[in-house]
Amino acid sequence: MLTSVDTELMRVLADPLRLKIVTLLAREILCTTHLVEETGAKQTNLSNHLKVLREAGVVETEPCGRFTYYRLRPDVIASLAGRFAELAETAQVTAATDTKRTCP
Amino acid sequence: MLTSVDTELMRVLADPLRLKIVTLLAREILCTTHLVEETGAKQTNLSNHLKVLREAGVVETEPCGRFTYYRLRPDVIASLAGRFAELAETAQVTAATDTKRTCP
DNA sequence: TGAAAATATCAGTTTATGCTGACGTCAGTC
DNA sequence: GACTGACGTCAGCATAAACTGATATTTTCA
Repeated sequence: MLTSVDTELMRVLADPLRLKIVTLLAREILCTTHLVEETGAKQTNLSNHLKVLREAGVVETEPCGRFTYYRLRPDVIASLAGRFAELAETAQVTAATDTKRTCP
Repeated sequence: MLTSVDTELMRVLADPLRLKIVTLLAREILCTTHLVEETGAKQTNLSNHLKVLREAGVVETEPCGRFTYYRLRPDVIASLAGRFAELAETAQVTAATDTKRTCP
C-alpha cells in the first residue's frame, strides 16, 4: 500500500530559506546566531522560519544559557525519503509495465 | 558531499493537488479526464497544475487523439528520494555524534 | 542593579500563487 | 463542414505566506 506524502511537511520544506536551514542543521547542531551568519537572513525572519520548522516537528530546540540550539530530527527526513522512495518504486513499475487507464 | 535538495522541485510538489496528481500518476498513466474524475477539481485548475508539473519535468505527456496521457517520471522522484535519504543519513550521524558548533 | 546580547513575538506590507470563468484550439464524429 | 468533447490559455480575484521594523523577554556579565 502506497502511503501518501505529508503535504504539510512538504509545504514547510518547500521554502528556500527553510530548506537551507534544514541542510545546515543536517551537518551541525546550531543556534540562531550561527544560522543568521550562515544564511545572511535577518534574525526576525529566521526566527519566524524556525518557528514553522519547530511546529512541524522538523527541528527540536535545546536551550543553552541565552542561546538556543536547533537540531534536525533525522527520523522525519528519513520518513519522507522513504515515502518518496516508495512513490518512485511504484512509478517505476507503472512505467515499465506501461500501466495506463483506457480513454473513456 | 551533500548535494542539496532542489528547491524548485520542492515548491512544485508542495501543493496538495499536485501531490495528489503525482500520487495517482505513480500507479497509472492517466489523461486529464481521469484526473478530473479522481480529484474532483475543475478541468481548468487541473490543467494549470499539470502545466506546472510539466514545466518542472515531473511529468511527461503523450498525445492520444484528442486525449493527452500524463505519465510520472520515476527518475525525478527517485532522485528526490535519494537527496532526502542523504540528508537523513547526514543528520543521523550529526545526532549520534552530537556535532554542535560552539556558541560564539 | 544596569547594560548588552540572544531570541521570540506582533502588526503591517507586499508578494506569490491557487482558483475561477471566459474563451480559443484541435481532433473526432455525425 | 458543423458540432461536440478534450484540453490549454488568459485575466482577474482572493488568500496565504514571506519579509520587515518595533518591541518584549530572558540570560549573562560588569
